[in-house]
Amino acid sequence: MKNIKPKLIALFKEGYCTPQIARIAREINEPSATIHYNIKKMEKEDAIRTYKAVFDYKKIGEGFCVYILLKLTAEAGANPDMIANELARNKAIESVDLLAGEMDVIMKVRAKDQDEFYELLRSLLARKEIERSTSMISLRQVKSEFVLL
Amino acid sequence: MKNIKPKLIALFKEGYCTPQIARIAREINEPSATIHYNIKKMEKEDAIRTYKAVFDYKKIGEGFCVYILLKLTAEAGANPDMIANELARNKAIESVDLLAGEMDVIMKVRAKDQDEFYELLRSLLARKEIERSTSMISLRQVKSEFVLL
DNA sequence: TTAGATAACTGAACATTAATCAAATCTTAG
DNA sequence: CTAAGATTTGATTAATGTTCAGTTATCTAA
Repeated sequence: MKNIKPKLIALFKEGYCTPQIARIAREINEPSATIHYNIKKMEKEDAIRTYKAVFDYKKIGEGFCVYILLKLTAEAGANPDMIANELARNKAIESVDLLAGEMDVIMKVRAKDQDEFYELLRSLLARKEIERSTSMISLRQVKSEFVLL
Repeated sequence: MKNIKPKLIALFKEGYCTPQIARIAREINEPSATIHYNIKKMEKEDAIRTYKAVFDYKKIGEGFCVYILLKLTAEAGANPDMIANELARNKAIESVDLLAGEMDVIMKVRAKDQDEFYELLRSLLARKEIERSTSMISLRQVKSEFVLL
């Protein structure tokens, strides 16, 4: 047994998919060469970043989902981009945004369960630039990445 | 001019993409029939929900991104699923989660600009089940849908 | 308004890829 | 050990994406 599944999950999280030109052409009743032309144009303009899979995260062992708000120290808060970029590299983090208002950063993280989340949180909050944080645990994911679950 | 672009955006937000089996096979050095078998298995198990595009949302006129927290009334809070499902139907809403703790719902919405967001917010908050809300405006989207921006 | 230039569209030929299938191999439970 | 089921794989077939040249539409400047 080759255990292909985790490799597929890793690849599909960020890409390795492609548009179904023929199906779209049928759906909106246009020639497939026209669809092809328009898609390539959007790709060239960088309006499309990638094509990827959306998972049932429970079924791939990432069912525990939490939103974390961060308040940075005064110094770090003046230049939050660097910290945000470093956080964003973490594979468990689905999204990172810099915020206006009371808190500086919001991120959405996925883990297997509470225990795995706790370890993740500990490692994330180990940075000295973080003054405090609040976690909001998702009890039910109704929609994610524009897809109803 | 046929204005295909908005149709493509609508289709790509939720699907109309497919895995690149041959490319994955090359990447991880396995026969493409094996990759095909494993992907179909994951699809059958419903571990994969869909294949979709990720956009540079600024470039498709959805650059204004906000997280909204909702506190429901006591009655509605006892059964928040129905309200969450209704909210999730809105095309401008990227994600909806039910929360543990102080607030009941968090959602991520995308609009063209502040004006469009204001109209959206007004329509969303018109529901009598919502006791109060807080909006957190994203100043910079560092990562979204597992994709670095 | 018009001519020229550029962008968008499209059918047809071609290249690549996905899907299928049958045989071989591996895994598991009794 | 053995039988049943799951996984892997090469080879064939079906379907799809890509290219290109010719057409049509749109835009720009005189």
